[in-house]
Amino acid sequence: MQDHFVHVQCGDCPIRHRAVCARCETDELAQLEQIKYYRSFQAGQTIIWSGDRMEFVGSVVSGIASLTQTMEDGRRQMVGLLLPSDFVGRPGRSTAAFDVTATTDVVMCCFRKKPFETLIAETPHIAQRLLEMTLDELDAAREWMLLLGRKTAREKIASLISIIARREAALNKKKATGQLSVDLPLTREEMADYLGLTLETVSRQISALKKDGVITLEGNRHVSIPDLDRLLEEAGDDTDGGMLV
Amino acid sequence: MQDHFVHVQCGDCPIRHRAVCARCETDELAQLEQIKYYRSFQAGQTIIWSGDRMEFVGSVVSGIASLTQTMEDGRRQMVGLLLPSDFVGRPGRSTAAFDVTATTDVVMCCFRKKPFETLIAETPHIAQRLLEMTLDELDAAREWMLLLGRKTAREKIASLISIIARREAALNKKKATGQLSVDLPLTREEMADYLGLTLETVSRQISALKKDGVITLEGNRHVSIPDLDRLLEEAGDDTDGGMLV
DNA sequence: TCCAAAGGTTGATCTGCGTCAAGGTGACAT
DNA sequence: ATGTCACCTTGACGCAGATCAACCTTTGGA
Repeated sequence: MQDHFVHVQCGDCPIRHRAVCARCETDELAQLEQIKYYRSFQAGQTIIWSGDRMEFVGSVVSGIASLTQTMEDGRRQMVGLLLPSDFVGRPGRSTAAFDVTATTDVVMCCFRKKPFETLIAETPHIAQRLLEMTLDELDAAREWMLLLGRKTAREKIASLISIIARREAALNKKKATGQLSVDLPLTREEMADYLGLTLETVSRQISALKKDGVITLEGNRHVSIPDLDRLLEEAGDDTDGGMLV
Repeated sequence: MQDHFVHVQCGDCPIRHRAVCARCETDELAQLEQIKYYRSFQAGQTIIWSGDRMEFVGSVVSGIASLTQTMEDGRRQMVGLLLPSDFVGRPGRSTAAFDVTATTDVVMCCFRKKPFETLIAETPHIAQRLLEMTLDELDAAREWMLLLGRKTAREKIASLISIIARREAALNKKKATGQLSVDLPLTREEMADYLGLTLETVSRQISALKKDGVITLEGNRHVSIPDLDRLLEEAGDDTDGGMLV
């Protein structure tokens, strides 16, 4: 039953959307095509402000966006990291609950909300697929809560690197090609917002992991991982499978 | 469209399940009735272990259960608090990702997983309703992440009290009956696990809020709130609406 | 009636991370 | 070449909350 819902190519999108059903592909795709459009955002640009009216839902085609919350005094916490193929927005709610910001240049494939809602009401498979994706995100959020509530700064950094490595591997379908390495798509400050730390602590802990031979750095952003097991041990992860979003 | 999905009474359950559709009530309810059964758990008993095979999904009828994660060295983080009418389990996954524990005595109304999955595949409204509930939970998890990552101990305690007050109010449909008061359904240690603190810090901060007149205590567990706005200010909440789960 | 266990409070001390501050590096425009 | 800006690193210091420890209260069982 689950295999029924697979990724399908959406017209001229460079990616495969995840919310459509393979069997019913032609019909649904035709309808999706009619209501979709593209929007581009520059790095740093805000895609949606918390509290704003959301007139669309959509998925990230390229680039990286982040969901953040900010308190009045300026304290910020990232609560979601959106990579290509991730879905944004929620059917059945008219205003956004969080800020969505383009971390790098971003292209999104959008669907106007009304027609999309009609579509999911008429096409049960899409609702089911969305449910599945949302449950995955919820699990990831809960792993993240363990990280925020109980892990040390060093463990947080090691976790972040292994999360990004895992997601990148999943996206590129690479099998361990000898030396494992990752490009961090975030500034130190953004990592700090992700991890509930300050940017100084992030910088210090990355230096410490480097000094201890857990990682090596080329430039500020490119990380090589000589021993993945060692990194996972530093991350304090037992549940190896989680944290996919 | 949304109003279409309302709570309906499920046979002899004392509560209204939230995952069924009013219009189609008779059909779907008949099917739900056929596959449901009840289970009781004592306070402290584990309902499901993380990694275990889950043979059912269901909702809490009475009592309080919690979702927790534990690291090998014993550090624990609560990642979900299940009050009556909350849903447990996920269609499309065979093993549990987190420990589910009965915090008080708990009665659950369960559905065997296979028939339930068949049911949601055939009854689109249930999938849509589950999607809506899951999105609410995701929003709540993200509010919780802000709490864990950026709030001070004092703000965390104030937030917890206001969250419980709000949920209790929502459940009982009470309008501000003069003096607002709440029973904390958790021990100090459980609150600590919820908030990413130690039980000593929880105890100290509750004492501090009491000393400063933000709350008053009767016994260890019963809290009165003389001024809700004051409490919300202490909690650092701007987004007054969130944190419903 | 007394004991034990669970839950809670409070004090003293320690420490990981935040805060403040100074300086380094590379990209880019003028 | 030089200034500027964004980003990063490192050091010194302080503090919020963890840790360790003592003691209180309530409950229930022998």
